[in-house]
Amino acid sequence: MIELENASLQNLVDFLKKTGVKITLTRLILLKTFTNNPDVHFDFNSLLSIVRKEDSNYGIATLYRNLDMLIEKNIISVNTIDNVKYYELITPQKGSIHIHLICKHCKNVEEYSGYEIIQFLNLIKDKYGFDINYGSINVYGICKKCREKAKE
Amino acid sequence: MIELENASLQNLVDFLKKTGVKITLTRLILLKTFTNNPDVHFDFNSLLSIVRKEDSNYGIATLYRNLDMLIEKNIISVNTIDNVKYYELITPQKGSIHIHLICKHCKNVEEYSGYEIIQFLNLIKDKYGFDINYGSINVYGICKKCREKAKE
DNA sequence: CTGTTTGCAAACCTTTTGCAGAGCC
DNA sequence: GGCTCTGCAAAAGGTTTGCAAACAG
Repeated sequence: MIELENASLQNLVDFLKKTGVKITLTRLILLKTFTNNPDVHFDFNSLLSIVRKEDSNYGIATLYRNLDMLIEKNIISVNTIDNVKYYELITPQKGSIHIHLICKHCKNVEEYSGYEIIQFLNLIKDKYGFDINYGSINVYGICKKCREKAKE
Repeated sequence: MIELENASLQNLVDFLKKTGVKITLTRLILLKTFTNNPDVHFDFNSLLSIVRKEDSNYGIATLYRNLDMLIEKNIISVNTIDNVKYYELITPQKGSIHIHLICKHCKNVEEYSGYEIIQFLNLIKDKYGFDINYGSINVYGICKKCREKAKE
């Protein structure tokens, strides 16, 4: 699992410095975007427009490169839903693993994390000797609301 | 869950006909590729070279279009691992949900399905009232072999 | 016979790369 | 001061689209 106890901006900055990454303006802006929104998963264009509010010259290539770096460092994760990539902060609170319940009908994505997932993954770990670092669970189906609407 | 009891070629053909899809040569070749390899997940280029062994003019656009159609009909699923899309047959045996254990080190992908997953998902279903149709569970980490090698 | 499907090539969109200049430590 | 990081523009990939011909039912 991730080495960080706390995904606060300061911790992340310290962690990156320790591993030899230079803390530049573009990287600070990006880190701030994630730590201010620990439960949001952003697609690329949303991220771009957010970071450009703070630095209107923020380049596309730079954003891609910084995202890759954060993924490499296990600070954020990517998850592809319906052909769109979503980036989000990995936090110990979320156990670095959580479920996305994706409603095929209303396209809404609910996030859920809880001890059942940890339990379940420990089972997999024990059975397969697989040392889990990060996981993404995407479940496609129909959500409660849509099912109830369909009955009417 | 999927309406088909059995993902045999004949059943799939009948199912598609019923829903108004014309059974063409390119579609038969693609269906055969999946039903002959129910446990394989193919990337696009592997699929293309396989189907072109039977029809050397099989077009790229046609393959994309046919894959989209099969996804739409819930016959196959896509799963993105490390930026590559993998297509595979959905079978009731697999419970339409299984786990991919992806080793970051050797890049090997182990597939695993079992009652624990069904159990786990039923839990989610009950707790959230979410009607599950298809799910993909990707777990990134280090596999047993690589961990043992690292110790040496 | 009619509407759908196909292959081709061009268009598209997302992501990556090369490079000269700017910035961190 | 040295080496990394950045923005730009061009290139590269992967996927989609428009069209005329071929084909399924």
